[in-house]
Amino acid sequence: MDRRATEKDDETSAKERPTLKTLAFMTGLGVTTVSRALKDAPEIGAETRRRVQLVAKQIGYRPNRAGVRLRTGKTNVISLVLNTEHEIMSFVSDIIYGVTEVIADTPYHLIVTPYSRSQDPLDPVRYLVETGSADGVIISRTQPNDPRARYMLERGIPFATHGRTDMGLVHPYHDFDNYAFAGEAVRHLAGMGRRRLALVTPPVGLTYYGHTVNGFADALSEVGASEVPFNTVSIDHTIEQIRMRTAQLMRRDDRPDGIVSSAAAATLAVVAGIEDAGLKLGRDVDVVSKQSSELLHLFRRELLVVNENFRLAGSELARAVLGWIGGADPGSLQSLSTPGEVQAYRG
Amino acid sequence: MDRRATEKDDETSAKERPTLKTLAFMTGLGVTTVSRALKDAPEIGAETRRRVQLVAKQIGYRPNRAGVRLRTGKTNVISLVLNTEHEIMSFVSDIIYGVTEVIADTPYHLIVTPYSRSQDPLDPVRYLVETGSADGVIISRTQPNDPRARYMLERGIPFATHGRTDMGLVHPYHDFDNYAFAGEAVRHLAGMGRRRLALVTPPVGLTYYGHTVNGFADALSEVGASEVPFNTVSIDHTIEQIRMRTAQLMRRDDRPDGIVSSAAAATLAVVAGIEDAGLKLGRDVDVVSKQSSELLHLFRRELLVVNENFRLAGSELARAVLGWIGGADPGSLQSLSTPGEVQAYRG
DNA sequence: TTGGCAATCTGTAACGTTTCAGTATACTGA
DNA sequence: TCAGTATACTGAAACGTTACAGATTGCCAA
Repeated sequence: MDRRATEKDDETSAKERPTLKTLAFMTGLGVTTVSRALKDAPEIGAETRRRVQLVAKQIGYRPNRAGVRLRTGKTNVISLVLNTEHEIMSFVSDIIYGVTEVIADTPYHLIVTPYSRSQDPLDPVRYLVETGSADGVIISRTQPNDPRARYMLERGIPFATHGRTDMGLVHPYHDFDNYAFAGEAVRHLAGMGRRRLALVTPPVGLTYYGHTVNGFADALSEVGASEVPFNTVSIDHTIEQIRMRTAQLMRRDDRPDGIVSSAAAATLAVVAGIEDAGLKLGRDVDVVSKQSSELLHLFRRELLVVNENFRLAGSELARAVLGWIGGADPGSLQSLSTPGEVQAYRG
Repeated sequence: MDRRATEKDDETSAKERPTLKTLAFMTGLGVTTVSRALKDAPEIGAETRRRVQLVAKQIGYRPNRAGVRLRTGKTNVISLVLNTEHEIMSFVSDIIYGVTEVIADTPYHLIVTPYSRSQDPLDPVRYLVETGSADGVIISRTQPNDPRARYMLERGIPFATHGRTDMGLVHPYHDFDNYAFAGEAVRHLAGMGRRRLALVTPPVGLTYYGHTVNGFADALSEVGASEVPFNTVSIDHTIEQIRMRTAQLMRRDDRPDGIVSSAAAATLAVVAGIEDAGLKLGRDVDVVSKQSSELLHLFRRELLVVNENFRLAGSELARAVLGWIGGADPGSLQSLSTPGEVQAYRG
């Protein structure tokens, strides 16, 4: 039993959210005109346009997302697809903050779409595309031959990858130059006289695993140092596993005198393992590690660090997706972040 | 120039996403009947209902969110409102994972709504409510007299707070028992013979600041220990500030021999400060700290820790909001997480 | 036979937006 | 004068869903 009038509704009810109809009534124009005036369509008179926009601003008109979405299919949503088990901790918050920073003054919302180890990583992406839940997607844990990227490219939905692919397909990405990182790390250790180096790799299968391994290997031969294989762990392993295996490694006769680590959390475990083996950081072995927040130097001042800025990554990824949505050339929306120098502790 | 037929559209186009109309055509029923059959309305014959649901499942029908939202106002969205500057790192990812875990098998999406230091914390909440962008909201950094909670209560939108309020108003929350934590920490330190204790507090103004301070004070008088005031920092301060001020504190004659810290990141800085002052953890001073991931024992094995599970918090908060949305009594959707025992390093 | 009623099913309208296909008016050029 | 056209505006329809107000059928009691 709705007792409200049907036509004059917008006039009387000050409490309801204003719609185009409200604006039309207030300005004495048609709904269509108001709609077009708000988006600066050329066939609307300049004065009318100003008038409508003024009134709209005054009464705080905001387009109804559901209406727009139903009519046009535009969701004004960016989805960040995350693995809820593997993603490194601070990684996630920083990326999210980076993304929100960029979309803050756009009509876009950020939705977080999770998937777990048990699932096919393609599942969440398929869901998003099939249900048309987002205008753009950001994925991480990118693989050289990434089915998700291929799928989205086929379906024509804008996306950006954190990390590069290697399929001969062009799409926006942001990546940290892990080849350069590993190289710098090796050169730095070599410069300190370290000669037998081990690498704690990224997860096997991800693109930057290859970049890191190659950067490591190339620099090794460049400086004439040798590699101590340490293939039993990657940064995806648990703290306990990394710690234990590092301890094993460090108890061997042919133990490394330098270690390069691809993630801060792993580095904590590596150092624990080193100390479990009765060795001392900075004396028996040096460690260069990536980190995304300035914590490692508090942990052990002997650690050597290279910073990776995930907040920046988030911003770049958001910019890339928005750019693609906006019609820019996907090939122009690729960026690579160069690592800074290896930093020792400064008093 | 759309050349497709108007009526038989659903019959021919196998590529389009199925709608109620598609189902209606396939089953030979009316759109209304299909709609009701899918939601188990009682006035639909049992067999029809089964038939419709079968076909719907077969062709992978999924209701169009925009259609539902436009018609009913239901968004199927939960919004997590985050401060992009203050929130502790791993905190955020864990909460998000906890939330997504719970909403995974519901139609809900999670959107992240950020706000920054410069803004009124009420802004994002007001935006969500005014635009009807979410069915439920989760907020953190809860204050005793929290305008956001008051606002949402007035507007009748379901929400849950991470942390309690103290306004005499009833609403769902999840909280960690910081009163108990601080008390346990003090008792543990006292049990080790520590007598002069300092507290690194939560941010002043948040509800759990009070809980922590009270737990600390009550336990102090219970065990007959004394407090060394350390009001110049809270866990919201920067690593550098905390480190410097801890060093200052520890150089004084009346320095504490025990410290209770409310967050892991702050603890790193505290320990650095202690060592800057030339003192040794475990000998000159003991530190009990909360942590949300098992890192502190890698950092210094002398540290004493109490775990706070943010993933659990996320799950509980999500459950609470969904419960309220589902019509449950808000008063029944409150939970308090009891801290475990203070843990020393175990081999 | 008829009226009443329960059980099932259905068409229409509406949510707020944009697109399509106009209409009305005034101005232009010949 | 008149057609032609540019300018400024408008109503109706459609996106997919649900609520409302029926419609149809069969059955039972009187």
